Amino acid sequence: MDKTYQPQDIETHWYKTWEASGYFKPSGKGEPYCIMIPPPNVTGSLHMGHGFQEAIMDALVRYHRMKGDNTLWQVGTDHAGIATQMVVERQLEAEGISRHDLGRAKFIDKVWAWKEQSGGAITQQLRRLGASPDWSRERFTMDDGFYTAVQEAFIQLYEDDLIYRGKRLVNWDPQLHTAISDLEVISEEEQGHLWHFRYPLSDGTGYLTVATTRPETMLGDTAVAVNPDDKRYRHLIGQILSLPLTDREIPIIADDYVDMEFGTGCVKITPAHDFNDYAMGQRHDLAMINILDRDAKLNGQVPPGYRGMDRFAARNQIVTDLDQLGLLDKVEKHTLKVPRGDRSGVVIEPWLTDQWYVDAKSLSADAVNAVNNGDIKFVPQQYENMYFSWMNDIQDWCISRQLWWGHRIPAWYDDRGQVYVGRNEADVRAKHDIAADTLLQQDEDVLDTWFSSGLWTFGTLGWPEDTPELSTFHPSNVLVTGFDIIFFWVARMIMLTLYFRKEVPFNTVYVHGLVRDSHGQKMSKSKGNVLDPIDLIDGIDVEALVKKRTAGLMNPKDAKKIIKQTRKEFPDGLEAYGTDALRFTYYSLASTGRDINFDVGRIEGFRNFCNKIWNASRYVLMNTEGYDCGQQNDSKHELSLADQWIVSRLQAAEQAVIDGIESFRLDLASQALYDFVWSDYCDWYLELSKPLLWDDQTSTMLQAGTRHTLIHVLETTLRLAHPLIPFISEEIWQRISAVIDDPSQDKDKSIMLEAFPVPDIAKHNEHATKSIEWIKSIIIAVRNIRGEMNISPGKTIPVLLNNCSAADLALLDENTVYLTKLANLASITPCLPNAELPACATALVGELEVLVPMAGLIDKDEELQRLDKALGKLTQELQRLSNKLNNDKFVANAPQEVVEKEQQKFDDVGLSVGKLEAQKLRIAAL
RNA sequence: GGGUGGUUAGCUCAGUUGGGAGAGCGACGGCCUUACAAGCCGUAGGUCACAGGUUCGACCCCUGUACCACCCA
Repeated sequence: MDKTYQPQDIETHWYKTWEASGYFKPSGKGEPYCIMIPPPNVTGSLHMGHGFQEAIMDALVRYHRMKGDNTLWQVGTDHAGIATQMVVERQLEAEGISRHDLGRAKFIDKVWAWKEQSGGAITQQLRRLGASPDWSRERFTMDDGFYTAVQEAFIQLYEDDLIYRGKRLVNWDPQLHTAISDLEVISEEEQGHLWHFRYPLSDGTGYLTVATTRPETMLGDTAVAVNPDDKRYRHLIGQILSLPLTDREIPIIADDYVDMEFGTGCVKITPAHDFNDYAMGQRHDLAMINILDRDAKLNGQVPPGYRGMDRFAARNQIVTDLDQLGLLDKVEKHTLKVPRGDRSGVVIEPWLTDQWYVDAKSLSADAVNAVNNGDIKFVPQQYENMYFSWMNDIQDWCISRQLWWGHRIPAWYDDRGQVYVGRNEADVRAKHDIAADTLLQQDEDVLDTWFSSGLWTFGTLGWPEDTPELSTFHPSNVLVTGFDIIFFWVARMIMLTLYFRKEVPFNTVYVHGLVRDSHGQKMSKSKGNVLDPIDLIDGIDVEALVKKRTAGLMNPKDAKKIIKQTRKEFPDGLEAYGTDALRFTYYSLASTGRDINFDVGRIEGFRNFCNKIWNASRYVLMNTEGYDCGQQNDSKHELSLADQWIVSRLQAAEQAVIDGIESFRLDLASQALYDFVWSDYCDWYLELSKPLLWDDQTSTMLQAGTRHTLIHVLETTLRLAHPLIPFISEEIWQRISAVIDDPSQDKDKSIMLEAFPVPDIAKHNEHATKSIEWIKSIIIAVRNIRGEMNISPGKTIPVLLNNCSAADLALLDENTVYLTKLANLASITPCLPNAELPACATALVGELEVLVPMAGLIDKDEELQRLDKALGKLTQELQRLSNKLNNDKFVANAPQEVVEKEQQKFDDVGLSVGKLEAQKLRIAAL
């Protein structure tokens, strides 16, 4: 074995082996366990959030697989309508072609060609993470089978009157020319203005001043609203205003939606171009005047001078014109939330169009109920509130998109505009008895990508066919996802699945936090703080990192800052930490919080952890290969105290890891593993094994027992660790199982197929635990004196033990070899009662005094200082305890056991103080 | 404006029936000791955001305030 752990040497090798051997497929035996991957965008590449999420799923899946469950991790990607279409359009653009030049069919061919060629990037990256989904079942939302499911779903919903076509306000992207979902609209604060305009009263008696952030929409105003409680305007309600620049008369209406404090307290109402105004327009039965076309230019509904003008040009023109009419009251600077399309970056317009909708209200009742009655649990539970609050105020869901790439809506129109829904044109004609000479035209639109991903849990298992997979693996067990898509995906999946399957899509939703940078900032291209999981695995030099972070910036001005910041934070780039270190870092951060701050310092620590395991294994192999390890049943061996202790500790570690995984607290699971490996196994057990193995006096029985324990505890620990750190655990496991196993057995195997450890309470050993704790305490006491008194670690020293109990003497007798080797002692001698003692430095282990003779080693004043420090701590503690015990109320009210415990502590500390004070006097008297 | 989460060591974070404040990294001192310098040994460092309340006892429960973050309007 190499002296240091080299992850790159082993990772791809083992991944290929696992995948080629079909180990990721369900075993077909045991309890079904299933996780559905939230399908990543086919255009995407792996970011830290994916990495985190996939690592969590993989740990759960590997754990259940090892537990013997019939485990399916269903994988796939989603066709990502807009994103994919844009990628291909951009490529065409480079050749000077638009998609309209090509036509729909040819364009879609191009998209498929792109998908075949580059669509798999993210799935390759998933493999680098060690993810173990069943690749043979990989699905794509545009595959034929999935298309059948999507079509079937649409048709059923339509036939049950849960899908309808209607004219509503949607988020319109004027550049991409499509409706987009709320999720794809990012509203961020931007600097703007608040314009105050005067709208004259028709009867010429004055005017009302309205405040608006969007002057250009005033041409579509159909009312002005005030709050009914607003004394300033109450008398004007019902009166008529002359809308400037037009010849329209509009009413003043009352609506308590209006915020009296905002602006002037008068709100212009444009029902066709604002979501709130739309709702108000419906309440008051106002006219809706659409003044924009698909490019967000003013249309024929506005006075001729403004027609064809871009919305922002129109804004300036209208402000100028109103100013000239003397109707501009004032302009204030104002910060407002501006909605922008996350793909195009342009300002989104609420726009009236014909779209297809899902009647979400009707579907939501069952979905709310499923969470209420516990069929679906959210972890952490508080996310249920988020879910309920959205569900209770649910809006109908616009599912049509004006794109070419996606599931085309299975609806046909005849020449009178009558709509027919069916599987295909022939089906529609047959069903509705439409004559062959009647022309039918299919709807041009495609479905929202979320509509298809809403069917993900059962669509991937073969629905609408009744497949064995569907009955075995559905409902799935856990959905692992970020809270940001609870509304857009989780909630819709629950609604659609309950509707079509009459069962929930999953029993548990494990909601994890979002990965941010080490200072809690969101990782974003424009901030230049993005880390690529693959770079953390493979390493990257600073030049390449800088180049990557500054490539393709939306705003090239950011580059300078990003370069400076990157060079400062990572002057040497990133080291190659390897997949296991990255995964372990993810787990250590997977607590219940909403923000996961990723600090590169931590991944380094966990890379070192991997190296620790690596080297511990080297030690184990060096001491077991070619020896009798007591591995055969007929071989005799005897377990030492240390052996019994580490086996006992192992049981506790197993339980802690299991508890952590089962409760979705992978931070606790990883911490338990880390502590056991480093603090118990490496720091103490391996050290305790050395005196026995290296001493010719040790019996062969004990040596065999030690070797047996060394290798079996390591082997079990590797199985315990495998779900978290699959590569290194496999690599080492292969090497040590060769030592453990009968060589005649089947070679073709993997730690993946081994059983997950099960703690055995019978192996919990109180006696061994107490004894080893005693040994550790004495060693630590001596080390403390060494450290504080600057006694070189290489120098052997004599130690005396004073005030030994019978138990201490027995432990000493049994464990002298451990003490002398680990504390590097020349001798360790119990003092006779009332014997004359030399001047010594003292440390206490309970009532036992650990003494290091000072002669030639320790300065008198330094020892006095050290004693003072120790006494300071103890006296403080003693004071605290005595205050407590002198409090009658405490003694009267606290449970007796607590009082007794405190009393016991008080006695112990008091004794220690007495001993140290006596010692201080003796030293001072020298 | 409504809601949710957070505030613990210099940094990143644990702390689950209220009863002795922890880890990793960083800092300081000492060590190349036959698995590991990606290591070993030791040390220092915290009014648990603030103010009240409940309690014999509060990082923990309740109320309020401040600040940060996110969601909704």
